[in-house]
Amino acid sequence: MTNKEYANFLLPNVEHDWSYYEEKYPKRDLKEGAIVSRYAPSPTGLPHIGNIYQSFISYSFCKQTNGIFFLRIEDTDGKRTIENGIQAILDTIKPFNIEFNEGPISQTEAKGNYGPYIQSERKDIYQAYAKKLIEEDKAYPCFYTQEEMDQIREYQSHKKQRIGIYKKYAKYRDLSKEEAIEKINNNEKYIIRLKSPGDFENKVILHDLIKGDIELPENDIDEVIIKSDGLPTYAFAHAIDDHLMHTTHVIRGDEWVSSYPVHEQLFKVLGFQVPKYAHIAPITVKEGETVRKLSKRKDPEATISYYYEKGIPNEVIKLYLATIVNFDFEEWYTNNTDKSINDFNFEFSKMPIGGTAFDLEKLMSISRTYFSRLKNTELFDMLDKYTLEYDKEFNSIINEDKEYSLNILNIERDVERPRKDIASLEEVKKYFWYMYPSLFDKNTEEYMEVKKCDKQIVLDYINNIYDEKDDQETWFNKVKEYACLNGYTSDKKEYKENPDKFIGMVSDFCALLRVIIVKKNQSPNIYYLIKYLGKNELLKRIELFYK
RNA sequence: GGCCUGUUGGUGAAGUGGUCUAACACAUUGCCCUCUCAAGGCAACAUUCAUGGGUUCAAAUCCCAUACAGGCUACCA
Repeated sequence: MTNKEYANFLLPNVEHDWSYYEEKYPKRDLKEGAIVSRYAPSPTGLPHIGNIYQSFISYSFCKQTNGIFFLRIEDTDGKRTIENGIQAILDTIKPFNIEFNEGPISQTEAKGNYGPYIQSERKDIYQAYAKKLIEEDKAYPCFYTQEEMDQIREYQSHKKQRIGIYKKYAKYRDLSKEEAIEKINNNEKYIIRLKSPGDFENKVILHDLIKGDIELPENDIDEVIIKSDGLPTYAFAHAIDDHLMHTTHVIRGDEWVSSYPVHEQLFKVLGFQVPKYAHIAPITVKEGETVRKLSKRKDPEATISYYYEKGIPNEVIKLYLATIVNFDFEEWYTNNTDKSINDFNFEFSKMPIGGTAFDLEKLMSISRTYFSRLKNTELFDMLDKYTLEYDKEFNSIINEDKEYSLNILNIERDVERPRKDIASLEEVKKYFWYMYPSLFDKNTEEYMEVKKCDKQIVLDYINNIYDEKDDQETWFNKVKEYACLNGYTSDKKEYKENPDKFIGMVSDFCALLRVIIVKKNQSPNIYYLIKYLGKNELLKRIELFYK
């Protein structure tokens, strides 16, 4: 029996020869320096911040070099795959404006000439290459049962040896074809293992784009390449897919660093060019003394829905992630307010080597800056969409008089240094509820402590002094003058010397007006509050306050 | 057990042998500005870079050891 016949016997019903695929997926016609990379998740659930981080990084590098960014679904572990997992990935990633040039576009459809992009649909391709290795005597069937494997592992760990199938443990490595055929005819189950040409004493160097050179022992373990279900293991699929899809840069989590020797060996054994590697350190969370990866289950702020519910835009999340990706992004962004994230040139060498702790406070600070830069119309549109989903009552209130709402949102916004108090759409109501009489009437909060004066003084101010046509300066001068005539002073020194002679400072009069209007001692400039609320509403609130 | 990686303030982090009594940002505190708050401006906050040795005229930066933390060590990705 020839090697070719043997390969056919071990992996029957494979339609094409490996060379067919080499022709089918020609080299990509791209400019020098263009990065071809991918986001390659397992469809095991909703992507979270860490997944967005990874895809954002890969996307950015491809985009800025006019390369190709594609999505590949790694579903060779059937047990973990969930229903509609692909759609969940697509639906989560897309709103971040992270776009794939190729890959699945729905649960069932895909675009691009290098597909299929779902590993479970590529079984034939992997087997074609596995047959190539068998023909070349670089792979072999292995007949260990699960129990035998467990015994070997137990023995090795007991003897403090490296765990795996190598040297004397590779019992089936040199089995003759005839013996193997006999076993198979006896119905013995088998998998395909690589006949590793490596030597553990030798070193291989991973030239990692982020972490620098890392020296690792060469792989000498006969790794499984085709599992008993006929599907490939991660390493084998990785080598074949990234070769056939012409990936130039493998950008992935750094938990893969130590399996690099296996991957490199596979590329070489298959006669493929080894791509460049960039291993990303994870986003972490500190839990007491220990550090762990950000987790969907343990950290609510890791899920994307957390931000949707609060009304924190995807753009803000991306801005925060960008500050992690390259430390100098933040400074660049504050100095280039007219530019967008995509204009920044990210570099691998500026990425963090160790893990980065997730900092929600920092993210919120970025969010405040983000909201402060929006135009009132933009904010309104976002708020409209947000409240339609999460606060229908507030949604109808802000839409009752859109012009009015726009005016309110514009208070101290359309200026050189806008206010920075809104960190999320959820907070808008908290900052502006008192500007809507219907919400004010319903509000049951207590008034905050404030120095009071006679009710009549306040009423007279509104009725006789206040003029809605005044600009801010005139308005304040009048307030000052009126207050001073009615028991207040603008002279700090004088007030300190004779505090009993006055009701308070002019600022106390303003504070009183503020509390009457908003119940709290914090709000934007009261000039605008009075102007938009109008005299009548104010008189109403004065009555309420002195009741 | 073996192999790999990391360890700079309350936090993220810059730093690759002298300009480091350590940039920048978030947080905190104080002052100024302001009707108040927010913003903004100014200032304070590590004499020290996990610990211990070594190399050097000189070390956060190079070397060694130790400790701690993380990753990998599957027919999981």
